[in-house]
Amino acid sequence: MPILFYNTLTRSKEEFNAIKPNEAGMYTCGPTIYNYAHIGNFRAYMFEDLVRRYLTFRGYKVTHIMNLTDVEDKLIRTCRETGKSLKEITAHYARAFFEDIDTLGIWRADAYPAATDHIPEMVDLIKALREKGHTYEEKGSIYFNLTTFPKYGRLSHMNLEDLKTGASGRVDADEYEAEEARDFALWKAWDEQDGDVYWETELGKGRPGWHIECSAMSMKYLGPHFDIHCGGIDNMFPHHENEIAQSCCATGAPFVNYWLHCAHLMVEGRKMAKSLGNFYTLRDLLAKGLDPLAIRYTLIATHYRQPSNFSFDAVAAASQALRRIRDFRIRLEEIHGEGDELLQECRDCEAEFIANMDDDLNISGALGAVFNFIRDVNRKIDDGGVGSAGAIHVLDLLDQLNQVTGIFAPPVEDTVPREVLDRVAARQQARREKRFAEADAIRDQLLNEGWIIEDTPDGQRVKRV
RNA sequence: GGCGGCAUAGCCAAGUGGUAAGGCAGAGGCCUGCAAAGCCUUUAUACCACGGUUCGAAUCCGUGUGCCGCCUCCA
Repeated sequence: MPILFYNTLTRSKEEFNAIKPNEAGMYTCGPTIYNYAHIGNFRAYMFEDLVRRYLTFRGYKVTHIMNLTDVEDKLIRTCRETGKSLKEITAHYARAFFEDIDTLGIWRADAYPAATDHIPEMVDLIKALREKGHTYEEKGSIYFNLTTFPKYGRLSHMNLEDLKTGASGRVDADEYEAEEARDFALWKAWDEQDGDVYWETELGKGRPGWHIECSAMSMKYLGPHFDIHCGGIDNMFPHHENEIAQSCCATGAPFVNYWLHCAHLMVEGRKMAKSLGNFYTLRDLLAKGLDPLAIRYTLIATHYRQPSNFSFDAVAAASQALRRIRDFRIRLEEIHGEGDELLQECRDCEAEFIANMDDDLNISGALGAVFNFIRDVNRKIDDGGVGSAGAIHVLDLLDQLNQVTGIFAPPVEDTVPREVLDRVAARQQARREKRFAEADAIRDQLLNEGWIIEDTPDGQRVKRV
């Protein structure tokens, strides 16, 4: 069964065929490290991580490259406003970014090239474009001449005429030092506002435009032609369109086979905006006491091309769903003896999971399959038919699917303090002697302290709330 | 003004022509000394509205309404 991806280039689902068999090169637009990333950003990174994990699960050796934008207008403004150096600021937010993705269980990419470490590569690329006649210079800056690339606009379905007019009047050509308002900068000449953020290069004193870093770095780490490029839908135009123009014109080779874009995140039914008071960084949510795994669940559970509504109710529901999974695993781990091995059930569940995920990463359908499986296995356990081999098979399957989703192995509190166990034993003794009021008092007290006591035929189970 | 997306139960969310997955919450029940967990039953004559195509539409087409995105380096 082939994997289908919705390719923005063709606006249709296409079979994924890798350039090299069983290998996949993947480039994803990373953060501008001038601030803490917000949960909308993390939805995109989570989606990209899912693409990478799923391809890995399906046997591909994936090379995942994510850039860090560490020179750009907003960063320079921050430098000016704070008096700090570019490096000070970017080092701080890069560290925060890595902490955040670790917290969310997003796998680290194979490399995180930073723009400022690749100035020579960008200069070479711009030179190549200049030699081929795709650029022009104005006041020391170098621009890409879009008329030299007739295919421009194919990804976003924008046409040059519409862009030129800018009917709302928002595109004011006077503000551009370019022949056409729609042309974009490859190299920006230094001006006083830039302070000490500049490089002396063959192109003059200045800094790279934003788009060129992704062309230069994807090329360096994945070659001129690679499989997958992902990003948020807002990057489609102009950023990805510009990347295509730069890369194709510079190398003459095809650039990217599959463009995957993820939709935006809404918060409580509204767009996320500081003015609406629903703008959250991951740190904001953790400070409110939300469980990172529940945040992960919430962000991952909606199909990536669907606008997703992040709400506190949804996170609470996710916590409950995770508890269900955790309790299911605890139950399985306690099973001993002979019984059903559940081989067919495991095979069916895995097949259904894969069939859904193969269809453009239909995660909701895939999760539905697993929850149906959990219910069916629970029923069999209730009937007493499941043996330890069956339990192991189910746990193995969950572990495997956890490699894709990261939500099927919630942490279990396995060290219960001696003192708590003593009180559980005391309660059990009271129960045996039918002193139920006393037993219930102990249970209530432990519940207050965050421990749930459950009575099973085989004894007491102690769990974290 | 141009281009694009979305609208499914209280909440989250699959399903893109054949009669509404799943999770959370709610109700009733089984189990339990009582609970918890689990299981069973139940919760959308129905998928924003109105037209149309079709034997048949949440699914296709049209119009409208609402929300969201891009068109200035915001995922």
